Formats: sequence, structure tokens, C-alpha cells
Amino acid sequence: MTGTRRSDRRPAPGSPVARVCVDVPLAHLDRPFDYLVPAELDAEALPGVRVKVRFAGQLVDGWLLERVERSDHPRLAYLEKVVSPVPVLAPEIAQLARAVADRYAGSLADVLRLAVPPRHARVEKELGGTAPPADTAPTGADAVPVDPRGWRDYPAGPAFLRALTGGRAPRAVWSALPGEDWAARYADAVAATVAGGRGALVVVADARDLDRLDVALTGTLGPDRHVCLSAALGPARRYRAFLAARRGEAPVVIGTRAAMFAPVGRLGLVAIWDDGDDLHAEPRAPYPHAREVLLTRAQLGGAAALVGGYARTAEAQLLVETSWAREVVADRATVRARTPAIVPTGDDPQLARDPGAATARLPSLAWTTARDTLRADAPVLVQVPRRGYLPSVACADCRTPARCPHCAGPLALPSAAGTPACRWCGRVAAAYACPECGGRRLRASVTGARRTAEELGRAFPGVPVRTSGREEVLTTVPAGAGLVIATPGAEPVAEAGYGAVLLLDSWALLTRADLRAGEEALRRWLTAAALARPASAGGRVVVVADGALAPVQALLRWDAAWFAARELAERRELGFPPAVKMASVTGPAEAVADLLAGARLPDDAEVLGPVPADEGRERMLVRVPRARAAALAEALHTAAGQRTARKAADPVRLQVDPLSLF
DNA sequence: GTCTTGAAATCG
DNA sequence: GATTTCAAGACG
Repeated sequence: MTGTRRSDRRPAPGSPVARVCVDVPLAHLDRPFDYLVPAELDAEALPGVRVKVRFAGQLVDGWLLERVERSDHPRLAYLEKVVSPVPVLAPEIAQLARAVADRYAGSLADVLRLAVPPRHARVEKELGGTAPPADTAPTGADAVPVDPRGWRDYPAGPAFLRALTGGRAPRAVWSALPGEDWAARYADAVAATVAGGRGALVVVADARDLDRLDVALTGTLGPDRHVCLSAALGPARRYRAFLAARRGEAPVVIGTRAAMFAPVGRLGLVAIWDDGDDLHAEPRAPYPHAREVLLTRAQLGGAAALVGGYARTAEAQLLVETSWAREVVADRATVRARTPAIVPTGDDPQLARDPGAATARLPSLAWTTARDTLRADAPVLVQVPRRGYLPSVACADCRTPARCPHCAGPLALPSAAGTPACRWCGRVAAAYACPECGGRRLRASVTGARRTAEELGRAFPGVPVRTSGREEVLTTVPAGAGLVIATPGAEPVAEAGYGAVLLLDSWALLTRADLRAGEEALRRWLTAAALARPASAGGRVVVVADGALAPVQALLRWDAAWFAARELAERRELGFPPAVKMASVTGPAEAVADLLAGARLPDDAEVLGPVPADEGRERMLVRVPRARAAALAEALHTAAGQRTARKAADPVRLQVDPLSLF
């Protein structure tokens, strides 16, 4: 940065010590290190800038966390360089990152890597100037239209908006009505917050939801009051958007998971839509979940929180039951008035009467519903299983799900022609015979979207067929007769709503070997069924599933809260999250054993396992009461640090609140 | 991760 | 006694 020779350097006159988080991946180095600020870097070496320091002889990247008067360390090295004078790491984000690292048994450096996008020098240059970001949150003088009408179907809704405008910190778990324009309601909440002179941050699961929210916010606040932030923008545009947020150019930030750490001035509201979507879980260490990060921000910053969806996760239910948040729901009469007519049906094509149904492998009720809806010139949405899953298998004769003879886990076909193997214990079931009918033939229970589309197209000749899935996701489809085949999460919105929604992938969803199978099935159904017209306008939903199952019951009654309460109660009984705190330790067997042997776990910790994981590694679960969560995370992080300090070769992966337990 | 350190191992 | 090797420890 300057030509000053090393021997000529002298410390800056005021607060000459910089506390630096060095960017090294070792758990035992997860603490600040002190450096001297040379006088010539005094002006640039501000908290939040990226720096280079000499660490163990080599130059490493780091974050300047704070400037202080003195250090306990006797001999300090000088800061080598300020990489960029832009203090990209806001103080409250540094504090948040520390809290997230602690919660997830991870290192601050790991979290900061997620929190601040990679620098893009050209973008920084084009913005020019080195002015530190001003605290340019909105002022109360802003004329922001607040319209409480959209929330009046929810008795607690208008008061929630008033509290946002009034600068308070209400926390809501919101169950959206079928047909609800959730993006517009989020825009209302954001506008109410901005009207009160505060900023807001909203996280959604994917690009399509982000587009909807972007449009809704542009409608209420205009185009210039919010910044969209997502990894899909690419490095340059992402960094530009991040800098805009950091400089306080707009009071509102919306985005996908990557935005959960975005700096927002005078944060008044954090919100997440559809927190059950697994895209909200960060796949990089320490695997933080957007909902938890946002709630941590609300807690640390005294901000309001909004956790909304058509469905409700057990985690959201826990917020309600612990009184951390209040539920915002419509009364039953309103729910009934908005809900489409929902009926379950068995999985048996009625071959004789409807040749078309048999061709399309549709249960006859689904087929007649589709036919009648198309005749009435209304669109039909068909939700089919997503490709790419390991197909689960069932008896080809009686359709009993094929289960492992050894552990009763679900069998799956690793490839189309392969031998079925158990998804839980990995044993190969070469000579499988169905326990119900003795049949030896198996069939995949999942049919691809494309094939379903082709078959339906043949069943209803002359009707336009559109597909929305991984390759191409449609945002909207026109009103009028048409078939829309969509995989979960890719359902387009229909103008004026769908006349019918057919939910065909229930079997694949409900037999998944997962703690959340029921919750996830219901979430996907509600999300698709919410796009149907109300029953009064002819809207119908057919779900191909046993009407006695709890998730199906919850769908029929449109009662996500009931299901979430039931689910949480069940998990309490079984000792599963979120009723308890779980962490998983994954790696080579010896490494896992070594880490757990060295960890000073809380007294009441239970160690479960091992469970085989992929590539010959194994996985142990540690369970503690929720009150011990912090102690568990700390013990695991410390134990990981002991291993890295000892140069233990095998890496061990720590996950707090792992998304899947099996 | 890399670099330093000090004690043990090896060599002439 | 001098030189090399290696594991342990520190890293500001």
C-alpha cells in the first residue's frame, strides 16, 4: 500500500492495535489476533475492512474486527495491508456471525465467508470513493403507503402492521390462506416497517419467489427502495448489490439464502417465506439455516420477525408454543370460504370405464376432475414427483412399499437396472419377495414428469400441455383450459387460479425415509393447492393418498397449525428435533470416535449411532435438551479444535440441527 | 494451513 | 560433536 520500509514503520497514534480474524480453516485458531496498525494505514484500517497479515510467516487474509488501545500480547506484528478500504463487514454482522458460529459449532471465519460475498475489484472501483457507509436508513419523513387491508383476513394482522410502523418488535408465525398473494402481504409488512423509519430484510427460497417479491415490492415502494441479493446474480452483480445494501442505498434487502447476512441499516423486520423449503439450509460449513440466522438477528437487534408459509414447520410451531412468537392465522370460517374442495382418492386406475385414465395412470377421480375442469375452460395443475431422487420401489403386483428385510428401511433402486438396496442400512436385497403377496417383481414408485406429461397429453388431445420443472420453471400460466405439469416448488401461478389441482406424488413423498416426510409432503401439497380457486368458484383438489393419514387430514381441513402441533408433540415424545437439540458428527469411524472421546459433552448428552454414511464414513448423533444447546455446540467446537491442533488427519464434519437424521 | 523449535536419531 | 529428522506446538 505504501513504500514505507518495514524498519521505518511506527504505530498509528490512536488505537494502534487491530483485532483481526484470520481466514484460516482451523478450529483451534477461531479467536482474534492482535496486530499493530502502521501509521500510514491508520485512516484505512477501519473495523470491517479486509486485511492481509503475516500469520505463522505467511500472508493470509483476515478481517479487521476492531481497533483498540492496547493488547495483552507482548510482541505484535504490523498489519501488512488493507486489501480494500471499504468496510464491507458491518459491526452488527460481525456480531451476528459470531453468534451464528457459536450456535453451529463453527468458526467465525467460516461464517464470514458466507456473510460477505467475494470482493470484485472492478465493481468497487466503479462505485468510487472510500466513504464509509452512512447509516442511511429511512427517515420517518418517508411517505410510504401502508395498506392494512390485505391483512384484515387475519385478526392479528392489522395490529402486527401497526406494531411494525410503531417501531416495536412483534414476532409472527403466519399461516397464509389458500389463494393468498403472499408476496403482496410481505410487501405490506415491509412497507409498514419502512413507514416507521426502519429497514427490512426478507429471505425466500428460490429465484421465482424472489421475482414475485421483487414485483410486489416495486408495486408498493417503487423500484428504488429495495435491493435484490442472490448468488444467482453472478459475482459482479452480487457484489454490486451487496455494496448497495452496505452503503444503505435502500432500506430494504430481499434475497435468497445468500441474503440472510446482508447488512441492513436500522433493521426493523426480518422475514422468511416458506421456511420448510430445504433451500433455506446453507450447504457449506457450518450449515446455518436462514430461519435461524434471521431469528438470531431479530433477537440481537430487537427487530420484528415474520415466519410465513402456507405450511408450518415444527420449528415455527415451537416458536409459537414457547411464546417467542404469536401466530397470525385466519379464523376457520374464512379458511373454509377460501379453500378449494379437497378430496383424497386411492391409487387405482379405473380401467374399464375411462380408457384415458388408464393410459395416463391416473386414478379415475383425478381423471374425471381434470376432464370436467378442462371442459369448463379452466387450467389444471398436476403436481408430479421431482426427478433425480433415488426412486423408491414397491411391489409391482400389490404396490406394497418394499422394505428392507433386515431393518425395515425403504428399498431404493440405485439405477434403473440395479439391484434394490436399503437406504438406511445399505444392505442389498437381491432376492426380495413381497411380504404381502409374495410377488418378486418391483417397480419404481416415481414416474418422471416428462412421461406423465406425455401420457396426459395423449389422454386429453387438443389441450395445451405445459411443463414446469428443473429445466424450465414457469412463473405464470394463462387462464383457460390447459394442463400444467409441475414438479414440487415449480408450480406456476394461474391467472384467476386453477380450476383443479391434482397431487400425484404423494406415495413418493410419504414413504421417504425422513423425519420430515409428512411435514414436507403437506408443505408441497399446500403450496400447490393454494393456487386453486376456492370451492365456491369451482376449485377442486384431488390428492392421491390415503385420507386417514395425518398430512392428508391436515390438507383436507387446511390446517397446517394442527399438523405442526401434532408433529411437534410427536417429536417431543420421540426425542427428535426441534423438541431436543441434535448434532451430528460425520467422518471416518476412528476420527468420529476420537472427537467424541475428547469432547466434554454436557452431562445429559446422549450419543446415538453409529449410522453408516456415504463413502465408508460413519455418523454419530448427539442429543441434548434444548437448554444445553449452547454447551453442546461449544463442546463440539472445542473438541474439533483439539483435533486440528493435533493435526489429526481425517476431517470430521460437525452439523448442529442437521436437516436429515438418517 | 505453515513455520519454528527442540529433542532424538544418525553420521563420520 | 555436528548434522539431519521429526513430531509437537505456536501462530499476534
